[in-house]
Amino acid sequence: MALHDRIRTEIEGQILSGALKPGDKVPSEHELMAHYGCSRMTVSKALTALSGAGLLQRRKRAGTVVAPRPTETMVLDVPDLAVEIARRGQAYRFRLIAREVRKARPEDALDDGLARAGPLLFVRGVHCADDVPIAHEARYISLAAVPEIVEADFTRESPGSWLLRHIPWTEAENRIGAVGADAAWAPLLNLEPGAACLSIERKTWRGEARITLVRQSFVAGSFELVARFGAA
Amino acid sequence: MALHDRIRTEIEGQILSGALKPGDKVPSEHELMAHYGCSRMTVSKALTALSGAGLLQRRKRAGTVVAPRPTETMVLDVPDLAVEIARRGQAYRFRLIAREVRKARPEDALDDGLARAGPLLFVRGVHCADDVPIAHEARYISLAAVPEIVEADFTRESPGSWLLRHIPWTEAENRIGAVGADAAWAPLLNLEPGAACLSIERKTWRGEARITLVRQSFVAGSFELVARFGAA
DNA sequence: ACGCATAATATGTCTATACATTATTTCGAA
DNA sequence: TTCGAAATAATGTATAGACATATTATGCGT
Repeated sequence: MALHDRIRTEIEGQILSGALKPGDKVPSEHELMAHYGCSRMTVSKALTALSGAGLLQRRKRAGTVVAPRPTETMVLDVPDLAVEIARRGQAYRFRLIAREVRKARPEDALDDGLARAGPLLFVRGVHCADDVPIAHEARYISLAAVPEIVEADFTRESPGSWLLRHIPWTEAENRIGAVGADAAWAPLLNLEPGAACLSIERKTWRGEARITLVRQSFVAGSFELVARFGAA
Repeated sequence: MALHDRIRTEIEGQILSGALKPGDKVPSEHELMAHYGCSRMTVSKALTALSGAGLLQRRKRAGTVVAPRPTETMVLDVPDLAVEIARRGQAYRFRLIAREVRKARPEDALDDGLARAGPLLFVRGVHCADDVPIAHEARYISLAAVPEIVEADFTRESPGSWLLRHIPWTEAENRIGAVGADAAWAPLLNLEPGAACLSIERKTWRGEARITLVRQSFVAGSFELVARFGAA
């Protein structure tokens, strides 16, 4: 292991083990280069990496301290639904229910960024695994941001995959919760209204421009999200 | 902005905009130092950062290429429930329902790591905001890993907060899904059995040793998880 | 043609140094 | 005493060079 990796690991270990608590001062670069007998660049690399990972906070002149609440963030895997279903050995299919170009309505409950973006493409459909419905999707796409989407064929490909291939986002936000199945789409998933569903609302941006908002509702037990923290 | 940050941002932009696609070769460090008129350390810093973020893959002699699947991972905020409720201006309270030391039973559906860890402390309780029940929690704690927990008082503090203060974990995994309220605890949350709940199952490790497994079920709408990707 | 040794290439690590930037501390003048 | 300027201590950025290491390309001998 490289020396800067060893330094990084040792300090990380002291933080994770609790030997160094949030707010504690970490030795300065000069003290560490004396301790390890190496140059300043090397210890700096280790400390900068830990700072980037959110474990340390560094301020000029004041020094380096352990960041508060070392970790209330985790890395969340957001699998592509088609890929995830294929990985289970099932056949993925997107069933298009509705598709129309229109303005935002109050009952859509859109955020301002998308509501003011002009005309929207509204798409509703169901994700299926081996023709068993797994999730309902309602999506709003800004035509100003993605004019070429009016040509897309969503009977074979989901809007999500199409967007991913054509215009990658630069920023995204997922809100994850639970919701009872709505009477409007519960029958599409063979559910009683009120049945438990995992709800994911995703907004994406490309620079300043809003691209899309999508609300997906997964039948309980059909889909799980996994978030991890720790050693790879 | 620092030069290495500028280089990093420009290449990142080309990847996110699609100008550079997965598998495409990125100019070598020598080409970039000629292009930007700087030293190799500077471009190396930019490329190493992008490699650490998962956008690039670097191999000696072969060069640097854009990583496949421009990162389907996001950063998930996992707020402490007590802090989150306090932030809403409500009073947090943990109501202890049951607490016992016993061996793992088949119906606990524990993973092998915890089931084989010896005697467990089993705790069940309800998280409340302004005395309104928000979530049910069932937790299993390895007494081998945390013997001093038998002294803890969970009538005032939740087991999660206690653990966080006493023995930080080094590794954790969250599984997030939806579940219908179980008849065993639905009344505690003033729910009908089968009502939609957000389900979070968390396992934590300290090095090789399993510490705890907790299953939390949140009343739909009472709690949301947020995951982000992109600029701050 | 084939396999193997060797050269070339690109990244990985590290040093020693220099100057810039930002807080903090110190100290002097009003 | 208090305010403000200057010294100081820490990190931030960057250079130029050196050697290490992994991988691919080349060419030689059979």
